[in-house]
Amino acid sequence: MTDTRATILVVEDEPEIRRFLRSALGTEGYKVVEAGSVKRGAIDAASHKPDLAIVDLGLPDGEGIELIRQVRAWSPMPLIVLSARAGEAGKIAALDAGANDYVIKPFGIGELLARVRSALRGVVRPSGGGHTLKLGGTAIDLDARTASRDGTPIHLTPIEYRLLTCLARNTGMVVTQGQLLREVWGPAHESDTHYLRIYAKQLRDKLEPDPLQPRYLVTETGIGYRLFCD
Amino acid sequence: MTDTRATILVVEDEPEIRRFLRSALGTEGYKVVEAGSVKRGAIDAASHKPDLAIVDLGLPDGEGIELIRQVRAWSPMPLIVLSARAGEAGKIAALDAGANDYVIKPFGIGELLARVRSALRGVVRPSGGGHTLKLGGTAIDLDARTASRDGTPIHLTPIEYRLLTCLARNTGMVVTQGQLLREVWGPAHESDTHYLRIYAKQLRDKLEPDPLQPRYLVTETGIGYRLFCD
DNA sequence: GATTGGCGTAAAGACGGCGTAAAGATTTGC
DNA sequence: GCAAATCTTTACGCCGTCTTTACGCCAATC
Repeated sequence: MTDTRATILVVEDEPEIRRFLRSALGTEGYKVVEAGSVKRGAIDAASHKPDLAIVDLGLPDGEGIELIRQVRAWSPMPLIVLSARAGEAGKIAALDAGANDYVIKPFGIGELLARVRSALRGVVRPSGGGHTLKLGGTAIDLDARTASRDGTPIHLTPIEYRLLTCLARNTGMVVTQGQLLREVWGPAHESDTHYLRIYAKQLRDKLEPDPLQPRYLVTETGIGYRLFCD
Repeated sequence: MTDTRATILVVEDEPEIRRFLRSALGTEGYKVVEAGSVKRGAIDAASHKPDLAIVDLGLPDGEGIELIRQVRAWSPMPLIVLSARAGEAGKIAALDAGANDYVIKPFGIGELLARVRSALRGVVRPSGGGHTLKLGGTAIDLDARTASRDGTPIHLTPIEYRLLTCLARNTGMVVTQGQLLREVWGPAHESDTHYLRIYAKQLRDKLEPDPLQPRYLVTETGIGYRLFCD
């Protein structure tokens, strides 16, 4: 599990910091991929499948936190957030969205590298299997972000994916409403439980053989939801 | 899991911070184990096998970093370091010794809890073991929040489940009515003992082989109830 | 042997959570 | 800039769960 040639994705718009990171990470032996926006970051994360990503929160085309949610919907890769904001609320939001660490700018490069090493440690490189679910006639590939039913592809919206992966990570176990809301919509919507009901129905309509009698996406009244698979 | 009673080991010598952490982690639903020294910390980590440990660096009988090395030698559990020192060298040393995160005192409790959630996320809890009860033909998995009788699943309502776990935590021992009422319904209903009779019956109907002659959920007249298991 | 308190049992009512639908607001893609 | 897709908001009916209420039983007490 040596990380000699681990690939790291850097999502940062300020050229100066980008150069700084590229040089520092490069001399440490990492392969560096760079992106300057949320959109590019999402694409590069999917295409390069890096072993770790460093994400700035203040990006030109949106909040980095949105990128975190997107990536978390299909990958468990370590995510380190870089931010100029030291406020606690921002930290909590980023961490609950799926970030593994939160570093405040300005940061010491030594510390950042140590946090990278720490995050990379114990990461099992993509071994290939395991990330496909089978629910009766429907199959879901969490890596490729695709789903199909009896061969014909099904389209899932971003939120539907996030909710599904959040449930799929704990197959067979109850995931509480608070957990789901925090991870999918962020801590601010922790009490908007009606979102869950709406998207649970949408997922059931798309995935369940008989949406009126759910077999795979089961609700635990007063607690949360639970996903079964064959 | 997410969210079913993860155990957290707190290694900290200052009583004030300890109390603070115990209360904060407790209300979040975590089970808390405490230690005040490196030596006790190492022992408790080995014996309780917590899902995560929060370690202070300045301990009376040595550096917390030593404890980190010891634990890392045999366990991949998440380790969060607490420290009053903000120096970069210390951070790097702790992280490279095996820590997953480094939080500087004074810290916001919200941030710490978010970092705990983040570290706990994706941790596969050693299932099996002590978190399943066997009552004759019925099996109860406290982690997955499921119960089954001769293979067929049984549905438990939230209150039924809370009552059951409350009893299961003290298997073989009497739990007083006051305790049960306080933990399940809250302190306001401490004298509504008839609730207990109603839900005791419901549990018996669902779990006991012969509900008319309870073998596992036994009432201790005037005191409370007691749960046996095989 | 009557009485009292604690427990078991049953059933009806109240409440809240859940599913469902549809319209409005926002974002995305062309 | 427009159209489509997606997300959010709002509303309502149903059903499960919880609470309330009532009554029968047993054991202990007097």
